[in-house]
Amino acid sequence: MDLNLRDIRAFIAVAQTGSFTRAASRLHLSQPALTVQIRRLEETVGVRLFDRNSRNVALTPTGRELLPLLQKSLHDMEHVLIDARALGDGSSGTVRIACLPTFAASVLPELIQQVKAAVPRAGFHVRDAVAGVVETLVRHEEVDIGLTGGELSDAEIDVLYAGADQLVAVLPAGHAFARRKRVSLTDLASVPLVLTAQGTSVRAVVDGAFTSGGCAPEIACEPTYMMTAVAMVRAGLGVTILPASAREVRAEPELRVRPIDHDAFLRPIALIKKRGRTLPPITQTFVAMLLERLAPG
Amino acid sequence: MDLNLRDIRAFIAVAQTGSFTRAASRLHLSQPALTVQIRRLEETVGVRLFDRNSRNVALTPTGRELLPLLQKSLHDMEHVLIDARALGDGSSGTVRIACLPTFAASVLPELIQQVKAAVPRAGFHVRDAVAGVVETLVRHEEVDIGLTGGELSDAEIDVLYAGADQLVAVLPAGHAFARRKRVSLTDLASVPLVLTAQGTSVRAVVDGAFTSGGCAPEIACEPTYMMTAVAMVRAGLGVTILPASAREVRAEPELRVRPIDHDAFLRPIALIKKRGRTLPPITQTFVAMLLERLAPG
DNA sequence: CGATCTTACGGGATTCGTAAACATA
DNA sequence: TATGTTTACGAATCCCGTAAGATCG
Repeated sequence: MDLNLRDIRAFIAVAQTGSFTRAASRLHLSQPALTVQIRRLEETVGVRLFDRNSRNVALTPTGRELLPLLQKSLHDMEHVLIDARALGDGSSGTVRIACLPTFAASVLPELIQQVKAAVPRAGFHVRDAVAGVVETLVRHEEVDIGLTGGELSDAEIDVLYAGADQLVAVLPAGHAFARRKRVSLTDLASVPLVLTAQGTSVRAVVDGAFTSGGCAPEIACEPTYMMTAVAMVRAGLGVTILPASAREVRAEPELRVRPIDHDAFLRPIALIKKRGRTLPPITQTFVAMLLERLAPG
Repeated sequence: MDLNLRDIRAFIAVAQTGSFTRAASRLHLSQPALTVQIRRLEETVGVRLFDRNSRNVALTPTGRELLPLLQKSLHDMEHVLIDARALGDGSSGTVRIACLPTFAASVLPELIQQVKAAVPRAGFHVRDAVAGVVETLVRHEEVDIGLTGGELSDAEIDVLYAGADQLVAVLPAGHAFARRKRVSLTDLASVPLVLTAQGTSVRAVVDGAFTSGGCAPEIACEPTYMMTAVAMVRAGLGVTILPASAREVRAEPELRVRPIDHDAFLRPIALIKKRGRTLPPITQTFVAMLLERLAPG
């Protein structure tokens, strides 16, 4: 009673070749086996599909009517299978990722280009969000992986990679710190600072470092976006503290970047996924290439 | 390597119920068998479709992407099967028939109404043509059955029914013959006749009858269409000879119909199909109902 | 009589169900 | 521990190929 794709393929082959023998050889099948398949199909459908004698094979009117319908159905089905196989071997698919704006503007675009060059049919769905939101998106499975900051140990989250991003001081070319190789915590406590808003992972690290160091920063400005912070620094409003990878400070001739001489100025970063969830093959290769960048070798 | 509809149904059932056990009972299958089906499907596609542990079953991103595609393909395929079954049991389909204009305007419309009442989803493809063309259409399989006139014995044609149509004289109410019950061959030879054109089956019979009777008709007019012949008769141009079933003469108060007292004035009619061709089930029931009318009992 | 479809039958692969093992909340 | 999935295995079924039979041109 169950319709079988093989029987449909047999029907189409016989209809196209007009012969059981030729169709059988096309299907790499013995001719009697083909007879049985056609008969079975005719029985399940309850209608004679071919008028045949030992000399000629011809579609019945019903068969002629059914042929294009079955051809289309079979074609669609096979196309879905091809699509599915492409998803399965990672030659197509969509990488769904949430990441911090810093990465969304720095490593991620370059990596996407790299992946697209290797896998032309790869698609991307990128969300940029602050650390807490990234984690939520992963937990709710709105994305498959997240590149986020902050330490997290959650039973529902797998950490595929944990590392840290060096924080650096960003200052105008004419600033007093520009003549030094490095700056210290007390240096930073002595000048006005432009710090990103509460709730960002960078701000959490900076606040923690000052607290444990026993001193308080002088906050000149609390912008939400890094781009704003950079503009404020360029305008001489103060010094800001950003991840070394921040795209915003590159190719800015009026700015200087100096490492901070303090162990606490490391922003932890993590590549995460939901525990127990299989990543799509395309995403697995994406992760592999991302890890190659984050931790080469 | 062959995609199986059963596995697709299994995939959809598990995706919808979120449980192997519930899906198995819906599919009337043991639960282990379902596990095997899903694993087989995952192997043929080459991708994990469900993330599952002993407690939870959830679609992978790839599975979620594939689900609607496979649902649609399966639905289409099953719909085609339903259509095919409907064709197979005669509850739908198209009756392709060619017939003489006489029948196309008389028995056929009534029969079509009758069949449509019995089989609402029946469709019709009707060609009206003179006898020779009807036979050609059947031979070329442009129609499945033909209702035609004339005797034919052809190896390629099966005669499903053979009968004859009485020919009658049609004349104006004021004509001299109107006072008689019947007319004879010599009567017809004595008055101007309106005869349908050469090539029609009626004309062939009339010509044959006059020839064998040893007399010649006086032809006043040779219209192609019966409707024209009737109009000519109504105008007093002469008497015409038509099949008794001709629709054109019914409900014409100014005309009279008289039987012709001569055995040769019978037009043979035949219901034919191409030899070796199976008729669609809907057409078989149509034929049965037609025969019931042509030869009741 | 020759080419082609159909039927018959034995072997092999597929698939099912039962039972036991395994895993996780 | 209890629920639910996976593994193992024997039995039934399905399906193919070979060989013999039937049929039409």
